[in-house]
Amino acid sequence: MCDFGFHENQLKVLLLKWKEGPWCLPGGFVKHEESVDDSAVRTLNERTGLENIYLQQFHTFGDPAREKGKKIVSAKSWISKRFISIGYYALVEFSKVNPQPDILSTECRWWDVEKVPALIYDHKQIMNKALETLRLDLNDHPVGYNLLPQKFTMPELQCLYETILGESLDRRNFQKRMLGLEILDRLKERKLGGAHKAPFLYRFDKRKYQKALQQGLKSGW
Amino acid sequence: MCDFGFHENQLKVLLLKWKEGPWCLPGGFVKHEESVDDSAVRTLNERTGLENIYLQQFHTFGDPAREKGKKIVSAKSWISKRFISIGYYALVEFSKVNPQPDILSTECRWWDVEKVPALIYDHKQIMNKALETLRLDLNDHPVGYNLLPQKFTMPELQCLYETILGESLDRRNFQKRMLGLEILDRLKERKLGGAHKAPFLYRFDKRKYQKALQQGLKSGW
DNA sequence: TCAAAAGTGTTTCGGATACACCCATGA
DNA sequence: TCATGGGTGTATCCGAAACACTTTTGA
Repeated sequence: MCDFGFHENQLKVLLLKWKEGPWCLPGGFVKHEESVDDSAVRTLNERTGLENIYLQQFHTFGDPAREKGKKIVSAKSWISKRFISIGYYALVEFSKVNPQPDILSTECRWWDVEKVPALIYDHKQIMNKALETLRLDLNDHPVGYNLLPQKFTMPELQCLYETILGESLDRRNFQKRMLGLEILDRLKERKLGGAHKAPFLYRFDKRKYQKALQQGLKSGW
Repeated sequence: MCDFGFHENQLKVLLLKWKEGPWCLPGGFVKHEESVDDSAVRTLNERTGLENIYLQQFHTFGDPAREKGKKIVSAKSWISKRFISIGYYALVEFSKVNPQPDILSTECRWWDVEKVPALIYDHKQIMNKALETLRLDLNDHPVGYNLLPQKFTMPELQCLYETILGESLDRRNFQKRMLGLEILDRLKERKLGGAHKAPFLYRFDKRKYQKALQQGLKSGW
């Protein structure tokens, strides 16, 4: 599971630390009577307290060799068995998350995507695949509802896109495209406190946003 | 597993028939020391005799409820347990396939995608998801190497695309785009025996084709 | 000699990109 | 008053889509 958040103009990912061990992506086990999707929702909720989050399955990893070095526990332990990981990524509102370590781990916290430490097994590759999928999904799905606070400015939204894509975008063209999606409401307020001209605040039209999420966007973004 | 073939201008899918039961998508079990990808390759090979096939993982299905009606065997049988299916689709050359039923089934044959019968459990949805993924992959990956004979004409290639996409395309624009990909070699021969002007034969430049498969295509197709 | 299929080139249009000017604010 | 960031409008370009004419072939 790859939980992405956005804070201080940086894309963040939530990592767990094994007791005495390295960092890893959070995970969980699918219960016997539980659907895989439900399991993802449940473990995300246990870890962050959040509900109704955008969760996207992106790939299933099932090479036994990927767990090489798995000698942390004795060979007799159930945990030494072979696992298959079904990768999901989540987009969550950073400020609403209260990271909770699970039973197996001692620490749970956000890391800057650019600065994640060495991860266990193939978790780095899993994270990269999640990022890659997120970037592709950006082509035909709106992003932001789950990553930004309710009210936000156009430059903030642009920064989010630039951070995910890893490239800078033209300010004016970006605004045109975003408004063209017709999923944003411009509020009458402006964001005060900045050092310069006060930018407008926007918020997503939840209904239109959800519709766009499901149907996909006709033209990119 | 969803094996697609192309024959007589129709997209085909390979189905198995349970003993005394309904039709279903072919599948297999992942061995303990085997990677999930290898398992897909192995079962495809056992079923069709083919190697080096384009195989693409598209989604993992894990809702226990999807197997409702699973009362074909006694509740004590291992097969009555809960399964998770990792979906792969394959593109294979129709004429090279010699369909082999597996141990659990009595029949294995091609069906026209438009005319598949009722399938077991959620296999119809799985097939639809495979088709949907194939259509999307068409946007940035070349298709045809594994679905057409070595030598083929431009109208045949176009027909393949039209069949997968379910819409008709402009003959002239299609040719321009295809040649623009620079993965086709035009042969000096023409296809004879037709009732009209003899079309050129083409074949894929295997190296360039593979490169395009891995890197993706810059502009659509 | 005619209908049907195939080969090739030109025009047109729309969305994306590049770009310029004015406004508001705090230092 | 000026540097910085924000709001808006216009020109341009390129690739996709639309489209027309000629050639070949068997009937």
